[in-house]
Formats: sequence, structure tokens, C-alpha cells
Amino acid sequence: MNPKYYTLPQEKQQAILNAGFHVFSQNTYKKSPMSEIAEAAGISKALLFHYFRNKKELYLFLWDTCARITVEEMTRSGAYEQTDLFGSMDHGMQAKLRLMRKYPDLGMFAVRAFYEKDPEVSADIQKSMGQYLNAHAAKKLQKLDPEDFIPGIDLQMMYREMYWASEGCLWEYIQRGIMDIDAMEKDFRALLEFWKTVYLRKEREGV
Amino acid sequence: MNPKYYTLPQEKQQAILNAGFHVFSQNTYKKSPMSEIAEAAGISKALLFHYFRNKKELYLFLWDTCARITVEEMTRSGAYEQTDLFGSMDHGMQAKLRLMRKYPDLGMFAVRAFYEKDPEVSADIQKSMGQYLNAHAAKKLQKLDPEDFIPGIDLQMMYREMYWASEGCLWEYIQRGIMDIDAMEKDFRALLEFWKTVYLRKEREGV
DNA sequence: ATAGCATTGACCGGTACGGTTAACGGAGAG
DNA sequence: CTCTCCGTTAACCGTACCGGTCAATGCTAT
Repeated sequence: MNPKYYTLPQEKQQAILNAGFHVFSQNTYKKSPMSEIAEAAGISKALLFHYFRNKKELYLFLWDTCARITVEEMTRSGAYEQTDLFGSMDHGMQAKLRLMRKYPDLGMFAVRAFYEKDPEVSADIQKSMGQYLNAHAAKKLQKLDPEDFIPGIDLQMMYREMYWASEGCLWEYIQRGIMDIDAMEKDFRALLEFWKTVYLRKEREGV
Repeated sequence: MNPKYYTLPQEKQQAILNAGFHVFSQNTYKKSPMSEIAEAAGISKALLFHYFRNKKELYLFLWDTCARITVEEMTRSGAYEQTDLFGSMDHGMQAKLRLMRKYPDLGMFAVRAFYEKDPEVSADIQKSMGQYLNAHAAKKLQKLDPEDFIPGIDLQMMYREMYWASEGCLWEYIQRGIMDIDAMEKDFRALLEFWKTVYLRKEREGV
């Protein structure tokens, strides 16, 4: 790719990223036209080809950028460092929301790219996947102290359930196509509070 | 559409439906080629055009069929009649799983069709939408007896949370592209059992 | 043998695609 | 004022594909 891309003003760079994420998230690789991406980014097709040699280069660049941005935002949020379960979920979701605010179609793009079957790109995508998989869930689970939660609860199940509920909540918004991040944050906070009242062991008065 | 379609063997009809659901769920209306659908259904493009006058007719037929099938399966499952919350969720999910087993891409197709923006079909889709919306959630909620659940719990929140978690669980499978319905059923049953242990008021011994 | 129907390969006009190129226009140096 | 960059684009090119048609093929049942 042409390094001149990086000399563009930040907002232009982001516009191109978002245009790419958007178009590639709506259709398969082969059926996502460069012209549409250029138009969505507010530049001419020729200029887009000036920055990226061809469609494949743009696609793989988007994929790498997507992964890089996500990891950056996640570590920056400190979600991995929190020892408290709800605190860590809070930080994680905060990071996710910040991401969605800046790159609304990043999530959907990542999903589609991961399962893209077009032989022109699928191999490259799969090759660069290994490094991005994280096994935080298992580690997080081991650190939990059963004494903090209501007696007899299946902690692993609780964790999966919470994960699914957040994803389901997110998915509802994604489906609807309206990215009202503030509403999402409100919903998620309500979820967190609800979980606390249900899952956490009630402290006896005066303890 | 050509009524001769209904004289086809059931499996052929279903193959065409699934082919249509699949292709239209992967791309926008305009970028979903009839040839691809025909190929996926195992028939020639010309024959597909023999049964459906044009692309639009096929699309709207798929949309109507999708809605009809869903309503049929839901009422048949008796999900709407159950008074017990978990029982009704169980029946509802059973219906959904049966549907997914038979028409793997029906759900995704419905979502895309609902938010399709192509002027050639969007109007017709929206027009025939009103009748399919259901407001069961609100009704279901009113029938719940707080005495059955742990004290002080926010029942509405509980309901939303359960709904999201089921959707999130489903979504995880859809994303993965592998429609292992049996695994899904196992996961969902586990969820149900978990919810019972957490949300239901514990019966004291001997009561 | 043939009438009737399901099914298809080949075709058509039009368009949309990835990618190229020659030219435009504005800013900055002399 | 002119010349030279260089970011930017409209216009173009060859090709592939799309929605839709049609004449022809085979198959079945009388």
C-alpha cells in the first residue's frame, strides 16, 4: 500500500476505513465494489486505487487494521487487568462501545472477514488469525472466588450466560441498523446492575 | 408465480426456498444473482425463471413464505399458550430450533429483508410487515407472579436478559456458520436450567 | 409415434466491475 | 507571471456477469 495514506488527515483515513468496513460488511468480498467504497469515503475511485494497489490489498489492510485497533482499545481499557468480574466486564464493554462509536461497522466486518470463503483472500485471513485469538475467558474464570456469589451457582454457566446476553443485546442493535451507542450503554449498565443484584452474595447487614 | 411450483416434490420446493434464503441472506437484494440461487437449488436458471416470473417475485415469495412458516411453527409449538414462563421459553426455542434445522438461513434472511433498502422491494416488504409483528412479550410479562421468583428481582429486566442471552447464544452459532442444532439445543437447555436455579424462589423443605 | 410438459444450454442487450491513464487544478518556488 | 509538482479526478477499457428469453432437448404417458 502507498505510505502516502498515512499523511492524510486523520478524519480522511478514518472515513476510508469506515467506508471499507461498511461495504465489506454488507456483501461478500467479491461483490463489494471499490467504487462503492470510494463513494462512501467521499473520494474518487482512482484515488482509492492510488492508495491501495488493488482490492485485495485494501481488504487485507482493513483486516489488519481492524485487529490492531481492537487489541489496542481493549488493552487500553484495562479490561484484562481488572480482578473484579463486573468491573472487568464494565471496562470491556466500555472499550467495545468506544470502538463502535468510532468504527460502527468494524464488528460486522470482522465477523464476515473471518468467515469469508473467497479463495483470493480467505487463506491470508486465516493465516493471520492465530495471533488474535484470546483465551481470557478461561483465565478470568479461575480467578473468581465462589464466596462472592450466591451459594451453589455454576460460575462457568453464569459467565457464558452474561457473555451471551451482552452479545444478544449488541446484536439487537446491529440488526436494527441504528447505532445509538448511548442507548446501548444504558442497556448494558442496566444489565450489569441486574446481574449484581442477582448473582452477588447478599452481604448481611453489619458485615 | 407459477402454481406448478407447488406440484414439485416437497424436497425440491424446500431446496429452492433454502437456496433463496441462503443467497439473499449473504448479499443485498441487488447483488444476489438468480443464477447462484438456481445453482444452490440444483436446478437451471431457466427453470427458476419458469417458476418465478422475475427476481422480485421470487424475493417477495420468499419473504411471505418466511413469515408464514415462522408463524405456523410458533403457534404449532404452543409457545403462546403456556402460562409457565420457562415452559413457554422452552417451547418457543424448540420451535425456533425446528425451524433452523429445516431452513438454516431463514432467520438471517428475515433480518436482511426487513432492513433491505433497495427501492425495488423495500416498499413491499414494509407494507406486509405490520401483520407479523407480535407484542407477546408485554402480555407474557403481566402474567408472571412475583411470588414465584427470588424476592426483589426486576422481572422485566430478567425477561429482557433471558431474551438477549438466547439471542446471543444463537448468534454465536450463526456467526460460526456451523448449524449444529443439537449442540444449540444442549446449550439452550443448560441456560434454562441455570435460570431456574438462579431466578426461581427456592422452595423451603417440606412446603 | 406423438403430444405435452419439464428442463436446459445458449444467447442477448445492458451494465457494473477492477484497474489504467491522461489530464486538470491549485499551491509553492523561482 | 511561469513552471513544476502532485493530489485528484473524469473518462476510458476490456471483461465478466446479470436478468430475462427462447428454441431445442429429452422424458413420459397414452
